[in-house]
Amino acid sequence: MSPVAKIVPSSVQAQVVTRLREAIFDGRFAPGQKLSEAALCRAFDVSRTSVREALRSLAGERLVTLVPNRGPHVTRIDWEQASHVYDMRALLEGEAMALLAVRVSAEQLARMRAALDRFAEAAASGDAGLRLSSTQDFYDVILNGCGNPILAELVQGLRARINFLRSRSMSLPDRSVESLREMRAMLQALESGDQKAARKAAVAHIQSARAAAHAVLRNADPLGAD
Amino acid sequence: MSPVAKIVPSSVQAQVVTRLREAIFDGRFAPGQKLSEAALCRAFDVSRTSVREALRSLAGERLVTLVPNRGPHVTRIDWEQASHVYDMRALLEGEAMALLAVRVSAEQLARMRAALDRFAEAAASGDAGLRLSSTQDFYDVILNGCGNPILAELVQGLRARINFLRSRSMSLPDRSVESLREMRAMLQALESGDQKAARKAAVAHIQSARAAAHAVLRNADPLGAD
DNA sequence: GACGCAAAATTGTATGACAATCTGAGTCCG
DNA sequence: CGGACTCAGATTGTCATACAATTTTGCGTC
Repeated sequence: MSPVAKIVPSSVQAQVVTRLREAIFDGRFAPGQKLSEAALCRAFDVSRTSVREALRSLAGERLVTLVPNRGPHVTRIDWEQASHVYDMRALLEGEAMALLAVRVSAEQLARMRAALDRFAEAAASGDAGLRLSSTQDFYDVILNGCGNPILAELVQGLRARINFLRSRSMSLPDRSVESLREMRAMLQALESGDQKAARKAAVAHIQSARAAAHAVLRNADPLGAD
Repeated sequence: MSPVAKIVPSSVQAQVVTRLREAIFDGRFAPGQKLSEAALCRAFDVSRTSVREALRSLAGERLVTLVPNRGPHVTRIDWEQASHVYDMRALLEGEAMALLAVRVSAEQLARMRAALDRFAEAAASGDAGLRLSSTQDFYDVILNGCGNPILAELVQGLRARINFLRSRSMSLPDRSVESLREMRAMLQALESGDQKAARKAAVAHIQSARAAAHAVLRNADPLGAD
C-alpha cells in the first residue's frame, strides 16, 4: 500500500461532488449552464450512476438545479434572490459576530489578523485565489468560533450560492480595498469585545458587498434572464 | 387506494423522497434508524437506483445522514444541536415576524386566525394531525408573507430537522395550550403592527418550544446516544 | 465472555437496456 | 415569410444485473 495517497475523499462520487463544486465556484461552469450527464461522465470519467448521485447531492446545496426531464444546470440567481441572500447573510453573520465578540480568544484574533494580512496582499497584487482563501480563513474563524455550528452551516450554504458573485464584484475597482477596510473594522470590534459594534460591522460589510454585487448584476449580465 | 389520478410528483424518485420525508416526519422512521437500501427498495417497490438518488436528495435536507460504506440512517440529533437549531429558529423567525409586521394584510391575518382556531381545536381534542397541519398553516403565512423566500427556505429546513421533536413535545401536558397562547400573542403583535413586539413574541415562542423539547430530550431518550 | 476469522450481507460503482420526454431540423400550410 | 407540425436523434428516468470493497454477523476457540 502506498503510504502517501488518499487525502482525497475516497468515494468516487464524493470526488465528483468536490470537483464539480469547485468548478462552479471558480466559474468554469457558469450560472445557468447546462450540465449534461453524458458530458460530466466524460469530463470526470465516471459512470452515469455516480454523476447522477453527485448531482443530487449538489442540488441539496442549491448549487445545481434539477429540472425534471430537462436535466441539471448550474443554479441561476437573479438580483432579487441575491438581494435576499445578502439580507440573510447580514442577519446571520451579524449574529455570529455578536456571539463571537463575547468569547473570542487571542488565538482566534491572531488568525483573523493573519488572514487579513494575506487579504491585503491579495488586494494589492490582485491575486484572486489568495483573495478567496484569505477571506475564507477570516470567515472560518468567525463561523467556527461563534459557538453555533448550525449558524455556521447556514452561512456556508448561503455563501456557496453567491460565491460566483464574489470573484466578479471583487474585481471592481476599489472593491477589495473597501472590503479590507470593512473587515478590519470587524476585527477591531472583536478586539474591543464590543458586541454591538461587531454585529454592526458585519452587517455593514455585507450591505457593502451587496451593493458591489448589485453593480455587477445590473450591468452586462444575463443571469437574471431566462 | 382510490383509482383517481394522483397529484403526486410524477417521477419515481420524487415520490420516494416525498414518502420517505413524510415517514420521517411522522415518526414511522425514528431518528438514528438505519435505512437499508434493500429494505427501502422493497418498501417502495422501486429500484436501488431510485432509492439511492432519493437518499442523496434527503441528505441535502439533512433528514438522512449518509455514512460511507455503512449506509444511510435517519439523522440523529442530540440536545446540543437541537438547542442550536432553536436558537437559529428564534433569530430567523423573529426576523420573519418583524418583516411581516410592517406589511401584513388583512387576508393574511385572517388566515392566521383561522389556523389558530384549528390549532385550538386540535389542542382540545388532542388531534395530532390537525395540530401539525394548523401549525404549518400558521407558519406558512409568516414565512411566505415576510417577503424573503430565502428566509422562508432556511426556516423550513430547520423546522424539518426538529420536526420529530414537535409531536413529542406537543404531547407534554399543557404544552399545546401554552403554545396556543404564545401564537396568539404573535398574532396580536402583528395585528397591532408592532414590529418589536412581533419579533419578541416569535422569539418567546421558540424559546418556549425549546424548553419543552429539552424536557423531552432529557428524559427517557436515547437520541443523543451513539 | 473475549477474540479472531470466514461467510453473508450491504454498499459503491459500472454497464447495458429501454421507455418517456425533450430538442431541433426539416416540412407543410396559410 | 412566419408559424404549426412531424419525426428522428439526443437526453433523462428507471430498472436489472454484476462485481469489488467494506461491514456485519455467526461461530468456533481460547
